[in-house]
Amino acid sequence: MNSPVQPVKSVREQIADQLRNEILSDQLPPNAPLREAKLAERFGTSRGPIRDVLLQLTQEGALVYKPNAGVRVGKPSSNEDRELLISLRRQIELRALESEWDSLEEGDFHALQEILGTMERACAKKDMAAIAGSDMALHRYLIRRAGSSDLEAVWLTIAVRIRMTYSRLADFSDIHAEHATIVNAIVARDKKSAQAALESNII
Amino acid sequence: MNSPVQPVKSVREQIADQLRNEILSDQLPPNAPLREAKLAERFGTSRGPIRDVLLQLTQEGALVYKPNAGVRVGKPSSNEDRELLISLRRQIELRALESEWDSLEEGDFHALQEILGTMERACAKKDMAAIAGSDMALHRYLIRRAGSSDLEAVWLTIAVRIRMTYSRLADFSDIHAEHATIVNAIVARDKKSAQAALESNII
DNA sequence: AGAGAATGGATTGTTGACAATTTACAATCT
DNA sequence: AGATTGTAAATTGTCAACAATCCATTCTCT
Repeated sequence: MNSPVQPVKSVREQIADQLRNEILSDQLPPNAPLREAKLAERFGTSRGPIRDVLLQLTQEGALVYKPNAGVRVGKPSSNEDRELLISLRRQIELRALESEWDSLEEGDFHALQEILGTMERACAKKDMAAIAGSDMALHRYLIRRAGSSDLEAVWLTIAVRIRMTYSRLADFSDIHAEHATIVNAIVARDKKSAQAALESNII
Repeated sequence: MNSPVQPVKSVREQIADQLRNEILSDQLPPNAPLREAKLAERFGTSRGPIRDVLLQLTQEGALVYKPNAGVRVGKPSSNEDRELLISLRRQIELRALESEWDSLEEGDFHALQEILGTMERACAKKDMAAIAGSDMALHRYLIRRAGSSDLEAVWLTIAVRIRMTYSRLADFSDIHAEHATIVNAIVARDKKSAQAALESNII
């Protein structure tokens, strides 16, 4: 009766998602300091919950923490690390797709297309934070669908550290197109194509 | 002039290390609840810093969090996940060893043997938490020495989720012996042996 | 003028009190 | 009896005030 993905998000989670999207979409550039008081005011809460979020994002790899000096937006991982991290991320996503493949059903197709629609609208509006968010949401859905919270958490921290850059794509609609290729292959039950599309999207 | 590893740990870090060791060594069994007030009293602080630590350990994968109901010790990852996680962990540690191999020097050998000594004493005293701590410390040194905080963080969350079990070893001294094999091979500059010893230790 | 020590402002770290929520137990109804 | 609702205790979530720390600037001394 209840949907497979959690429908309700806590306030802290919403703040974390918002900030993560802004970092991943480069709206908050590397090295930019994040002040607790400023964020507390912006999100209408006290510093307590903000601290929780900043600590979480620090562990995810989006922020770097310096004792008594707060957090700053972290730099993307080095090129040497990046290569390995991309390889690890591919292994996780391909494993997830493989393990869930036979149990994917209509509801999943619909959910994926739903996310794709959100991404398309975000691309049209050039809303970078929303684009990054829907990008993460799509991949995350596939991981979460496989049913392992451990893999999901490991995947997230890797994905955040890779800091996928969108500059390799000519324009925004390509972002949507690439992901549509993945979803279409999944809906068409074409496993090989889905794997190939997924793999070539992770870079 | 300054040592490669940070010599001073914050209070929060010490609490986190202590709790993590107790969880990894099964002194805190899976599903055991951790109460903020109890821990605050135990470590002589208020609930604030404790919350930070619990949130951190949750993200590392040692604890599971339920809104408004606190945290419990998490269960080790499932067998299917475990296989993949072990593979990922090996890739990270082997990569780290490879990249740092040529720059390892006397100071590193000494530091590793120091950790080994701590482990030996912990084994003699059958202090499981200290054993788990020195086990992590040894591997962590090799990762950190490679100089990538990104890989270190990803490695940590994987290692915690694997929840290395010591039951495969006949007795405590075997734990020390296995790690001594790794360190000895490194000190002897025998790369192939070091890789093999490291790989067979991660299981 | 330059190096180093004081100083003031800004920011994080910690604490205790209070509000909101969950959980377990008891009472009630069908 | 079984299920459901109500209630109280325990626990987490939030907040604002205060303490500790850092950082940039100024001041002092050589």
